[in-house]
Formats: sequence, structure tokens, C-alpha cells
Amino acid sequence: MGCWLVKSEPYEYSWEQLRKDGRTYWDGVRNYQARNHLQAMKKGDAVLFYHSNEGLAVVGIARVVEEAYPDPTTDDLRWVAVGLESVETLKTPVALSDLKKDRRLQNLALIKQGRLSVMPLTKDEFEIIVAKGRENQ
DNA sequence: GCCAACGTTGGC
DNA sequence: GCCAACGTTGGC
Repeated sequence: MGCWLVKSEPYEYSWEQLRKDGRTYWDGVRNYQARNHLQAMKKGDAVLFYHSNEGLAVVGIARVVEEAYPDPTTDDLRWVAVGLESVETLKTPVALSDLKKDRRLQNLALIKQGRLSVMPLTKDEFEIIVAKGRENQ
């Protein structure tokens, strides 16, 4: 099973909104690297949801429910969207500053390549972050 | 609001 | 195909 992390500005589409909607379409990606990652997602893959700009923390876990298909927000066939469904709200948001402090997470694309909005995680990285999010405080 | 890090565009 | 100029993202 693959593990991923997606970023969203809470203004644009927040985790709370995904919780409310239950399921959403991850579209609007206009970056080749991010697009390639979207294309590689498989049904059932786990996806961490990160709030950028405001919040700066991993806030929840989602799951891929629909694999890549042409992005309905454009006629340009280069771009794709996937279907995501919310799974679990983390008890404690895991702040970017905490991720940066963890020696085991220094290879995170989130840290090394700030502008990438969809990125793969190793299973270990995924579990470390989820474990932090399930702790109290 | 600033700026670093990228990505994209377009002239040559 | 190079590279300068410009635009965008996102942390601070």
C-alpha cells in the first residue's frame, strides 16, 4: 500500500470541509511532479492531509477511493484528479516544526522540497507522523 | 509583506 | 538548447 501526503490551503479546501463532505475530488494540480504522484496513487492508499500557509500541520488521514482520471476542471488532458475520502482526524495536529525536529523525517519532501503539493512518503515516515498525531498533546 | 526556492516561458 | 526574466508557492 502506498503512502502519500497532500497539501491544501485551509482557505481553499480544509480538512474540516473534507470531514463534512466525506469524500472529495483532488483536482486543480498544475505541476508535473505532483501530477505524476497523483497518477501513481492506488485505490486504498493512505494519504496524509497537510494544511499549508495557515495551520502548517498534518491534520488528518484520508484514503484514495478513485484512481487518476482526467481533471474535470480543465480540457487539458495533461492533468488528472483522484478521489479521496476522509478516514481519521488526528487527535493532535502534527506541526511542520515538529516534523523538522524529528531526525527520522529529514528526508521528507515536505521539508526538502517546500513547493511540492503531492508527495510520496515511506511507510515508516507515514507511521511516525500518524503516531505523533494520535498522541495527546 | 518579504523572500527563497522552484517552475515556466520565451528570446536568441 | 541555453538562460534571463518572470510568476507562484509557501514558510517565516
